[in-house]
Order: sequence, then structure tokens, then C-alpha cells
Amino acid sequence: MATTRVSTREAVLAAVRLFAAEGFDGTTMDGIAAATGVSRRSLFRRFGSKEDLLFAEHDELFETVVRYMEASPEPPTATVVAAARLVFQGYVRDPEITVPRYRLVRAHPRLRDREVAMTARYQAAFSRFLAQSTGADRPSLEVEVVAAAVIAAHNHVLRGWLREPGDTRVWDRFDRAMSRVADLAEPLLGGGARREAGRERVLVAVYPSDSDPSDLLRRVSEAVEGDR
Amino acid sequence: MATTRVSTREAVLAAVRLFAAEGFDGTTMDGIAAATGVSRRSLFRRFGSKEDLLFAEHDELFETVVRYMEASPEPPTATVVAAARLVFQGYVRDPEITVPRYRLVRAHPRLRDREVAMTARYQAAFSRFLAQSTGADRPSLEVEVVAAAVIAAHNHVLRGWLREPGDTRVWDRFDRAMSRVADLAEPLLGGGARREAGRERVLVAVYPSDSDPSDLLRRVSEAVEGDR
DNA sequence: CTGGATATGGCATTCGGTGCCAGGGTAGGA
DNA sequence: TCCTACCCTGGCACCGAATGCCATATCCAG
Repeated sequence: MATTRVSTREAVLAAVRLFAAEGFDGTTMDGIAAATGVSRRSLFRRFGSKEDLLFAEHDELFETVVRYMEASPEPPTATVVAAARLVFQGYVRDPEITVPRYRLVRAHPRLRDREVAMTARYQAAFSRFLAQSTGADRPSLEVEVVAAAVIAAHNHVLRGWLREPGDTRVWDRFDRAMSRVADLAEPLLGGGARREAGRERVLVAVYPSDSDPSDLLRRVSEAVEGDR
Repeated sequence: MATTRVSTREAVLAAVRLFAAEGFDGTTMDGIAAATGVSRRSLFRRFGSKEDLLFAEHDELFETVVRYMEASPEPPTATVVAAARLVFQGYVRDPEITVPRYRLVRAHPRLRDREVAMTARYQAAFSRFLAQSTGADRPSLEVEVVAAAVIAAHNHVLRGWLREPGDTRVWDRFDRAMSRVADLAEPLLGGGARREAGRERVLVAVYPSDSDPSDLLRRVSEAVEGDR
């Protein structure tokens, strides 16, 4: 009919608005069909279900992220962190959808479950990618823990932003959280490979919390240089 | 009618058998009502939905686990690990339900999402518990990462068992995985507690012997400055 | 025994979701 | 240009999950 087919984003946006106005259960697919100009039947065909419609935008992002990982030349951990960054960006760049959706998700357990399922898909994709990039057929314990940690850190920062979308330091928070997790992942994944080569070293420092950081660094520096 | 009301477990078991025989979508609530002797209307009242019925047993376990954590005298990390052990036991001790359910879950994305939602509830409960036991109002990044890691380890071992329920060394695997994660959690949480107490701090770094010393120092610097 | 609270079952209705078929628009080949 | 095969859309009918309403049964306290 209309030569321009309604885009996914337009449909999601219309649905989000209706949900916000009438409530999720109070909105029928007939209503969404009327609002978008797409027939009820076609809505189901394209988006599967009422819940899926709310997350359709996100599903497309998922595909993108998976393809990104497969094409990335970076080392595995860095690739996964970058992938998480893509996901995060997917939220931050489109607050018009993600913020009201977050309100819906908080209010409706069923929608919460649906969003949790999304992050679980990412976690599974991360696990699979890390596993395959180490040549394993199945994700190891370490790989799954790292994937879970990356997702947890992502969600932690994301929830903070969703509560206060105006926060300008989101990306700073995100990077800090990720480098924190990456440091955690390093000994788990990279360490595994190096352990076989028997080359890793361990540094342990115990110091009072009111130490002068620069003094501490000097001491660490001496320790590292000293026994090489 | 019957003086003995049908137990949750009986209902779940009957439902699982029907699902296995007729498929999940091929089984109607009328069919389950007939098989259990409970009216269709009462099934919905007690279990909420067809999906929830499949996991009703598990929902009860969740309540138990939460109460257990609140009453546990052990330190936080040990309590969470013990809680995960309770969950694991919930699966292992009842293969008659959990194993066929796993087959259903693998085949039906919707059911998979529902199970993922269960583990997410546990993860959230663990996070909340760890946060409150450190006196925080909101779970910190570290707390959420630890909770995610515990859940990931639990699920990793669990999936292995679900694939081969006959495996007798499950508990050994479970304990190994958990101690692995607990070692990871120690510096993250224990360090946090000591930090608040204003006592000494511990820095642990694992690095390849051919690292660039200045790069190493930069990372140490970030770690020291980053969380003060 | 009685009155009230609670659990159960039947009934009717809404609405999400699906299979089926018809119409229209498009690309590709003769 | 015309025909055809194909795909996308919309309308229709139907199934079944889920809920509200009301009548009835069960149980417990008084």
C-alpha cells in the first residue's frame, strides 16, 4: 500500500508510547495496529509477539553485535568488552525508547524476564565467542565467568544511567567498570594460556590504606625491576 | 472433593509427563486439569500460568534459599556459596522433574527465557544479600560481579550434570568451581570490607614476565587511584 | 450448630497468537 | 509488453491461555 514500509524503530516507538499511556496490558495489538497503520496480522508476522515488539530494536542490535565479534581483529577479551560497549551504546543513543521501556520493565515482571533473557543471549554469545577463540568446543568455567562478569558490569552501569539518563559521565563509568572486569578476566583467560608456558609472575602488596600512592608505586616499581 | 489437596510436586510431575508426551504447546491446561484432578480454574489460581506451573517447585525453593541466607551465621561469601549449593541440590535431588524439564527448556525458547529469569532472580537475591551485609543501600559493581560469577559457575556445573545426570562426581565438580569463584571474590569483596574499616589494603597482580614495566605501573596506578 | 472466611469449580469473555487464503505489487524471463 | 512466479500484506476464522464473576463447598472459630 504505502510505498514506505513502517520501520522497526517507528513501530517500537509507537508501541512504547501506547504502553506508557494505556499500560502494557491495557494496550491491545489492535490498538498498536491502528497507531502504526500496519495490520494486526503483519505486526505478529514481523515481531512475533507483543513483548518481542517492545524489544525488536534490541534484537536487531544483537545480530549486529554478534557479527561484529566475528569480524573483530582484536584479542578476545578486548573484543567482548568492545561488544559490550556496542550494546551499551544501543541504549544510550536512543533514550526515547530505552528509558520509558525501562519504566515498563520495572513495573511488569513478565517484561523484566524478557529483558533478562536479552542479556542472557548476549552472555551466551560472549561465552561462545570466547570459547571458540580459544579453540574449545564448549565454554569453560573461566570463559563463562568472564562473560557473566562483563554482562554484570555492563548492566550495573546501565541501570545507573537508566535511573538518571542525564548523567554525562556514563562513558567514564562504563570504561572504569570494564577495565576493572578486564583486569579480572586477564588472569582467568590469558593467565590460562600463559600458565601453560609457565611464564606468569605474581605480585602481592599489602599496604595501609592511607599510603601515598606515588610512594607505593615507587616501591612496586623497585620490586618489579629488581628481580627481572 | 478429595480431602488431600494435590501437592505442588504432584502437579508439576504430572505436567512434565504430559509435556514430554504431547509437547509443551500440544498440552492444554484442560489436559493437565484432567490429569491432576484439579480444575483448570484452580490450576491458574495456584500457579499463575502454564509456564509457571513447570517451575512451581523451583519457586518454592527460591523462597527457602532467601530465608536461608538471611538466617545464615556464615560470612557473606560463604553464605552465598552455600545458597548456590542449596539451589544445585534442588536440581540434583529431583531428576525426575529437572531432567525432562531441561529437555523442554532446550527445545522451547520461551521456556528457556523463563528458566533464565529464575537464575536472574537468584543473582539479584545474591546481590542484594551481599550489598546489605556490607551495609550498602545498593549493590556495588563488585558485589554484582561476584553474584554473577557464582551464578555462572553454578550454571556451568549444572548444565554438565543435566547433560549426564548419572555423573557421580557432580559435587566434586561443584565444589571445585565454587572454590575457584570464591578465590576470585575474596580480593573483590574482602578488600572492600577492609577498605571501609580503614585497615591495610591488598593488591594482587598477575602479569607475564615480559610485561612492559611502565604499562604494569600504569595499571597498578589505575587500580590504586580508581577505587579510593 | 452457625456464621464467616477461604478455597474450589463452572461460566463467559477478552485477547494474544496462528493457520489459511485472497489480493496486489514486483522482479525476471520470454 | 505480457506473463508468471514470488513475496509481502491484510482479512478471516479459530484455538487456547488467562481473568473476572458468581455459586458452591470446605473448614474453622464461636
